[in-house]
Amino acid sequence: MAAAKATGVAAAATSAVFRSNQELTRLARSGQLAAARRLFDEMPHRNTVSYNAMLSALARHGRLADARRLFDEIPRRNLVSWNAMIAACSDHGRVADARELFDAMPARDDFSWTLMVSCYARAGELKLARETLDRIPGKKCTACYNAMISGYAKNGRFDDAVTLLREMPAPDIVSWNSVLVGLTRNEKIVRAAQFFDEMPQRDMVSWNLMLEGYVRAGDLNAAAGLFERVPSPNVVSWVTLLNGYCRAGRIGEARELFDRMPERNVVSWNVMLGGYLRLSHMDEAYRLFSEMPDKNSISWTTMISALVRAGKLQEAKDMLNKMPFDSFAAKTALMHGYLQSKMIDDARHIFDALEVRDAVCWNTMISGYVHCGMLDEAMVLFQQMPNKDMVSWNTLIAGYAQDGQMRKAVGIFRKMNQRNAVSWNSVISGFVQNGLCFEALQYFLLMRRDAKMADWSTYASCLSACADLAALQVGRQFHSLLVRSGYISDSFAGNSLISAYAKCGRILEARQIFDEMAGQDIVSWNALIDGYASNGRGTEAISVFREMEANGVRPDEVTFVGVLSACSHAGLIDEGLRFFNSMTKEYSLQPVAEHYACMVDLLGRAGRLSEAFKLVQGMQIQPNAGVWGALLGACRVHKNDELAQFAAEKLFELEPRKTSNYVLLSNISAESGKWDAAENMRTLIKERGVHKPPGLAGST
DNA sequence: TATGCGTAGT
Repeated sequence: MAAAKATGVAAAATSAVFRSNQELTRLARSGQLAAARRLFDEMPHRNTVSYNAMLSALARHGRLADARRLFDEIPRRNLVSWNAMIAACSDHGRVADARELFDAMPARDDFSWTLMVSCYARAGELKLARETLDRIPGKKCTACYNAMISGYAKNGRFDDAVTLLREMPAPDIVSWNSVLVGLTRNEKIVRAAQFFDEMPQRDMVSWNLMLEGYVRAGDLNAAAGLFERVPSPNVVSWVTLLNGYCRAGRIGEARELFDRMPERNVVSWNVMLGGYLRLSHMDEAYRLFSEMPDKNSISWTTMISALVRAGKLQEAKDMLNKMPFDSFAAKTALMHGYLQSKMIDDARHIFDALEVRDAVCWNTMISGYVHCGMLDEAMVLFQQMPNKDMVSWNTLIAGYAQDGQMRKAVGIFRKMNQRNAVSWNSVISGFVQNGLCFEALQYFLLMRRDAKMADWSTYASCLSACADLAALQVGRQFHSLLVRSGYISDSFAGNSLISAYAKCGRILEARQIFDEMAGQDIVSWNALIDGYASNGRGTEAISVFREMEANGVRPDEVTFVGVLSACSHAGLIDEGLRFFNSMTKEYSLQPVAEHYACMVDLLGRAGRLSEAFKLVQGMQIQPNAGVWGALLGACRVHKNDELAQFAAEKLFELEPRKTSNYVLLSNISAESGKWDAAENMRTLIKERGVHKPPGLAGST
């Protein structure tokens, strides 16, 4: 009697656990992690299945560390617990951790082997994946062959994939589809179509993959034709074609298809929404969003990201607050938006509230501080960051370098255990930008000794250093290094050579490089025009501009900086004014501060100071230091003390720490006999603690 | 009821 009662109680408890486990899985699968966790914590009895379900739920939501903690707490781990933990590591790209678990587990089944093969294959470690497959004792399951085939195919090794497909004992539809997906994702559409025709069996996945292949190849007609032949298209087939029309901007046809769909799910709605948002059809998007029968976190994120991109940060924030989900993507999108608008406090607010932060997130916030010139804050955050990656270090180095603090940049660089090309290039280009060209070249030599990782960017910086030093012979050496390294065929390299030769006064050699280039791009033309302009050959610069137009290359903003400065150097006032006007009228380019600086310089040289000043006052954008500097320079030549004083004040506001501005104004005062003013200026320099930027003496 | 290989949306 008592025994029967006890058995009954135990059975009731078991079925209660069973039911709770079902609910736990349901919550986890519908994305309700917090609710799942609450249920799990409140369960009076848990079995291994409960732990395994919770572990997978945590892993699926990016909480790898929590999943691992739970794994370590499981009282009676079974094979599924080990497999689930390996899957979690694999999904997060933690190959070494997966391998460690795999080696430590007490027994292995088909799942374990398939997971390990898949883990290596997804990490691109095809050799290790194959070794694992070959090590499987006894009969291998179909899934593990398929994992290997998928690995080969996704990495473009189609022959290996097909060979294994032929060798395996019992290929199934997944095996065939695994090859097909490799072909379609790698844009091998012709071979994919051929393979598709030869497949002994096809299911909906095969048809949908082929559809996707045509969409990716941009062949919407072929996709639509195939769609007509799909025996009974399912919602994925419809969505694939719909997405094709949306991505191609063919929104009318997309909407027609959407309206014709026999069944729509949240994905169909999201694709249609994305189509409108891609084209900035905000009204349509809002209408669709309000009509959606259900919205998931992707629907909200799509909408919020679009608002962020459109610069509507307040609307994006309001929407984020209304969102009933917790979406990392939506929050980080808004954070990005804030950082781009330099709203650093709002960005930091989101960052601090994030429950999970990945390296990208930390690096974004750090580079946000750098972007706002708040280097101390960037450094503090960098020091707090738990797992710094190369990007974190490089961001900080570039930040200090661009701020002129080369001593700090180098200090951080030297603390790095490992460096990549970006680390070296940040330091080298930092030296060049700060006028420390010898140091740049010195570091190039160190880089060659440490590792041969120089790329076109390295050479571009070094060539620029040579140009600034007018070190023609060293420049020629870089030219030959560039030839030997093979980067010469890169248009970036060719363009930096053009600039270097031009800056060394060798405009003919610059022209020769230009003529020998395989394909001149807009940057090449700009470099040549600027080269002629800075060599005082304004007329020739303008004729290169004409040549460029004749070649059908459309000038951009940079082109006009070169052209306007050419006019300025050559004293072609009316020509310059005409170009400045044609920029907006003919080419719909909005002038930026640099163009205004050129125009001020142009008018200033001709003594037309009041016109220059009027131009500055009429600017649609805030004049920068270059503009005021140009005006100040012109005032000096033409002895206009009053305007000089005004321009200088503006300049001091913008660049309070730049000595040369103070010196320039002091000289203007002195030249016009105002010795008191000159003396005052020198005192001001001392008072404001303005000093020359520190060099690197002693730190290398 | 929990873990593996192939298809759609940020």
